[in-house]
Amino acid sequence: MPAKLRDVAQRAGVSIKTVSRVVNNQGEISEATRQRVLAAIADLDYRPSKVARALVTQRTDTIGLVLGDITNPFFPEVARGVLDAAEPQGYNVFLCNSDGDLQRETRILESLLDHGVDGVIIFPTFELEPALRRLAGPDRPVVVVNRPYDLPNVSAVMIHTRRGAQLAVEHLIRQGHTAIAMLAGQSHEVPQLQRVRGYRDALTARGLPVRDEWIVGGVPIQSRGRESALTLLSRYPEITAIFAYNDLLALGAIEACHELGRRVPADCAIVGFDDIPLAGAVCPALTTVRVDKYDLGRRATERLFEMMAQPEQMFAPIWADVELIVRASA
Amino acid sequence: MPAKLRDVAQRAGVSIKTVSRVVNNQGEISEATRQRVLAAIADLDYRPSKVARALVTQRTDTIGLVLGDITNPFFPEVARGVLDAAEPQGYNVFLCNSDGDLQRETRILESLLDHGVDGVIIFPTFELEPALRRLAGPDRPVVVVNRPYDLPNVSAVMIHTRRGAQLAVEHLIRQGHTAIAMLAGQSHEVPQLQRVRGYRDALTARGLPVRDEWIVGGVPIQSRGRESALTLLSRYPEITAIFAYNDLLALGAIEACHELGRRVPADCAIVGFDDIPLAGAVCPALTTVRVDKYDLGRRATERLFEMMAQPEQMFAPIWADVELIVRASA
DNA sequence: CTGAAAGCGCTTACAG
DNA sequence: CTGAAAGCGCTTACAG
Repeated sequence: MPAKLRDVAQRAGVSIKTVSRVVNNQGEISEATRQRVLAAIADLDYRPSKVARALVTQRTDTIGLVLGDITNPFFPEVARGVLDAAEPQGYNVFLCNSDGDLQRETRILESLLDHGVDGVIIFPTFELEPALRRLAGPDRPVVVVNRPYDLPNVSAVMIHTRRGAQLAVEHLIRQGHTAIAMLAGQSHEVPQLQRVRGYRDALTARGLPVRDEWIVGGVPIQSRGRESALTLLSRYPEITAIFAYNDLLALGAIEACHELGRRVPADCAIVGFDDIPLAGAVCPALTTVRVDKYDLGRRATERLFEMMAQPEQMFAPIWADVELIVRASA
Repeated sequence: MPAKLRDVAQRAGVSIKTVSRVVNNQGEISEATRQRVLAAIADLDYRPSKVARALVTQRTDTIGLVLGDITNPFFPEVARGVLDAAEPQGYNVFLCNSDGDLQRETRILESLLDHGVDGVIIFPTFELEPALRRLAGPDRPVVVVNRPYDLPNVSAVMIHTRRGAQLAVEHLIRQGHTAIAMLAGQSHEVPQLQRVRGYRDALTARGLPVRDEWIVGGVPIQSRGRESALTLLSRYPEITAIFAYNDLLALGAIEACHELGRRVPADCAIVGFDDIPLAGAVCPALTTVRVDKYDLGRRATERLFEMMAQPEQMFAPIWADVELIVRASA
C-alpha cells in the first residue's frame, strides 16, 4: 500500500493541506514545518497520485500522439522528438496508430478524450474538423501536421512539401531529364496535392509539358511503388526519371528498374521524399528530399505547450523546411 | 463542458447509480429504464471520465512500454505489436525511451507509477530488481524482455539469442570459414552474454579455437561497428568472417570492408542479428538472424493481460524463436 | 429493480 | 503561517 497524503500528514503532525502545499511548492510555509513534512515524505516514500490530482485539476500530464503507423520509417524519429520535448515538462505520451483508417482515427481520439489528455499531436489522414471541434478546447489544444484548420485551440505544423517536390524535379531537369514521371501517393490528401503542385511547378517553369497519365497514384508503400513503376515504364519506355511521393515508393521504383534491366540512375533516375534511414543505405543510395523528422516532432510538441500556456492566443502555422539530399539514384 | 453522470441521471430521471449500472453493464435493470438512460447518454453525448473511474477502481486502462530508443529499427515493430494487442482491450500505451540510461530508466518507472499504469512491458538495460520490487504488484504486473527475474508479478519474454548466435556462426563455418571474429555489443548484458555463448558453442562444436582478442565489444550502433571492424581487420588480416551482435554493427562492418577494399562476402563474410528492415535493403543484403519483433510485442502484451487476470499465478517465461535468414553478405 | 451514502486521494477557495 | 470543509466524477458496499 503506497503512502497517501494523509499518512504523511499524520507522521509530520500537520494537516493534509500543509503537505499538499509543500508538495506543490505553493504558499508560505515555515521552514521548520517544511523540513518535517519533507522528512515524512522521504520516510514513507510518498509519491502523489497523479490520478487523484487529475480529477480535481483536470490535468493529466499526458498528451496523445496520433500517427499513421510507427513502423513507417518516417515516424520513429518524429515520435522521438515528441517524447524528448514532452519529458522535461513531466508529460507522458500515449502513442496511437491510426493506420490511415477513419474508424480507428475517430476511436483513438475518443479514447484520448476519455483519458483526459491535456493535448494532442496528430498526423491526420482524413478530414478532422468534426472530431477537432469535440476534442480541442482551451484546456486541450491540438497540433495538426500538414493540414491548416482555422479553429480555436488548433494549430498547424506544415512541411514545405511543395517546395520539396519542386527541388526534386528541378534537380532531375538539371540532370537533363525531360521525361519525368511521378508516383503520386494517395489522392486528395493535402501533402499529396502539394507534391503534385511542386512537380507541375517545376516542369512548367522550364517549359516542359505535364502529362497526366505519367502521374500515378496509390498507397505509398514499397510494393505499390514497384507495381506502379513497372506499369509506367512498360507503357511509356521514354520515361527517364521518376519523382516519388516518398522514399518507400522510390525504393519500389528502384526494384522495378532492376527487374526491367534498367540501371539507376543511368537509364532511369529516381528521387524520393522524406529521407528515411533506409534511403542512405540502399543501392543505389537514394537521392531524396529530407524532412527533419525529429525537429518536426519536437517543434510540434513545443507549440502544444505554448498553446497550453496561452489558451486564448492564435498561433500561426510552423513551417518545417526541406532540403534536397543528392546521392546516387539521381 | 462535457456531460457528467449527474447530468445524464437528471435527464433520464434516475439516480446516478442507475446510469453507472447501464454504462458498466452490471446488475439487473429494467429494459425501459435502460432505454431511457441510453437515450439520455446519446442526447448528451456522455462519455464516462476514465480519470474519475480510475480514482475509485485503481485501474487506469493504461500500460507503459519502456524501451531503449524507438528510432532503433528493432523497436517500431515491437511497439506496433504491443499497441495492436493493447487496443482491443481498451488500453492505451505510454511510450518511454530509456536510452539505456539508468537514471532515465528509473525516472520513467517512477513516472509510470505516479500515473498509475496497470502494467509495464520493459526492455531493460540495467539490473532492475529494486525498481521492480516497488513497481510490480498484483495490481500492476510487469513483463521483462530478455531477463529472467524470480519475482512475484514479474514474468519474462526471452529471445532464443544463444541459439540464434549459434545458427549464425554455424552458417559461416559451413561456408568454409575458420577465422570468424565477433562484434560483441556491450558487455555484461544478458543478451550480449548469450550471443557470445552461442558464438563459442558453434566454434568449439566444430573444433575451432576461440580467440578472445577477436571478440570486440562496444555500443551496438553502426559507427561503432565500422570502427571496430576497421581495427579488427587491420590488426588480424586473416579474419574472413564477422558475426555481429546486431544488424547495425553488421552494417558498420560492411562499411569498413568497403573502405578497406574487402569485398563482402568474397573477402569477408558478415552475419548480423535482428533482421531490421534495413537488412534486406542494403548491398550486399545482410544475412542475419531474424527475431519476429511484432510477435514479440504482441505476446509480451498478451502475457501482461494474462497476469492481470490471474494475479496470483506464476508464469513461465515465453520463448521467442529465431531464424537464420540467408541473403548475400554471407 | 433502484437509490442514498461514503469514499477513491487529492486541490481549491475560504477562514482564522 | 496553518486548517476544516467541500468537491473533482465516478464506483462500492449496503439497504430497501
